[in-house]
Amino acid sequence: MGAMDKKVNEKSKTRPGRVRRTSNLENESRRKILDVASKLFRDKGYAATTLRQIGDAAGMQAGSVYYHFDSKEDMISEILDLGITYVHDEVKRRIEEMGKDASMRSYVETAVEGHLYGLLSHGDFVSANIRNYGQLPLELRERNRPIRQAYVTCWDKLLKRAQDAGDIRSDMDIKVLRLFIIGSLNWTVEWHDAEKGTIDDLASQIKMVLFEGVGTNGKK
Amino acid sequence: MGAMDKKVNEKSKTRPGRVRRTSNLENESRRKILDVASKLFRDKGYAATTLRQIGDAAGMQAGSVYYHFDSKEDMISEILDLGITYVHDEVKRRIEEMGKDASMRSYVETAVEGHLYGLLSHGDFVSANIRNYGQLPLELRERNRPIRQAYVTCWDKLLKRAQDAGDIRSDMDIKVLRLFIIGSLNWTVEWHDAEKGTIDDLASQIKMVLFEGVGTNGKK
DNA sequence: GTCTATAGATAGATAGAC
DNA sequence: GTCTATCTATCTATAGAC
Repeated sequence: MGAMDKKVNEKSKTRPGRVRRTSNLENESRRKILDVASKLFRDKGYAATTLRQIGDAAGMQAGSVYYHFDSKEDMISEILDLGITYVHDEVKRRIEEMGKDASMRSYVETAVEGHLYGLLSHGDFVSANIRNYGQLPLELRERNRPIRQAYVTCWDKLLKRAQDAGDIRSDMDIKVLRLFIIGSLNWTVEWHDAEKGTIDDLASQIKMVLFEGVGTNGKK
Repeated sequence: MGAMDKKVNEKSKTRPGRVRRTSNLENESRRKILDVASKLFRDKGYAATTLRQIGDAAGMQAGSVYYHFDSKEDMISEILDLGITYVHDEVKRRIEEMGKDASMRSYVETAVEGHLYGLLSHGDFVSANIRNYGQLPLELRERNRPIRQAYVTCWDKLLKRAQDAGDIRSDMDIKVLRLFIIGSLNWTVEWHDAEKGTIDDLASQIKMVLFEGVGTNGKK
């Protein structure tokens, strides 16, 4: 094949013992391939990563990878989906654990923590998504879109409720705010160094800037 | 060649009428190539963009591009440098125009405006840099590093002075703040739609969030 | 389930005509 | 300064042995 803007692989082979389009995370080799591929996609990009490199890193030959995946496109597609799912699940779980009577502001703060935690500690699935999504062919972006959209909607609902409750200033456009928050959190994958600071420290600095701003207004 | 992590092109041909490693922006074809290539690199990524696509978009054959550039790597290298230079110049120019007696906060605000303006209206050089830099081979990142570093230093100096002057809260780490600001500004290339809002509007919303925060503290 | 071997397509780059 | 033609390397993917 070669160039990635050519028409997409149409075939849909059925191989023994495989379930298609379901992430058999129990399968060890398959999981290993996803792990090393997401790291390579994150570090070098989808197009620059070869199946030989993926095979090498997974401890097998390039051809063997095709026992587990029908195509390179199917691999990135699954990685894109897993990335968003990790973050979304992390955010949902943390918010549900808070119960019903927390303040809207604290829900938003928890969502920030959850996003950051999912992003920076759940392997390379999330960052592979962030770094590659915008440059992938339309067909691949569209496959990932429903899962992305669900996550975006989760944030928009949360921010809207916080604004209605008076915890977010009313002259702020929610869509711009959501893009701003997720954007500034996502950018941390470009520079956060786990050796130099914990995720919790980073989260509290970002929450502070987000709600209080960096200005002093003559106070300090 | 093919894979981009192979060793870098060593040759240094000299062709008539060419100045090497200097951006002859007067040269029309050369400029056209840089324009279309930066757009392709931005949209599809460096590795996924072929010289045939660049040639097509520039109205010439792939082979002809090599009259103007020695390699694909030299092209992206020049584009990376031009991208940072655009933004840095825009920021410097705006700050210099303000004169000496403005407040430190207003200098920072002007820097935000300049960065955003350079980013969103100066062609695709800046966004090609933002989207590709982190995934390029080390050798290419190192070539671009001095120019990046100069820009980063410019921000760090500015933020430090603003903090010393009492315009930025003292418990804020300047390096984290700089990464946060540039990160959230850079992320706008992923979503800002010039049709739906002016850069000035976007800049004022971001300045507001940055200095005042989105919280209400019971006020509104 | 992984291997070897290879098919077929396409990449970056070069040579020489014009 | 651009074209055509082409070299060589490498890519994704497949086939069949084990």
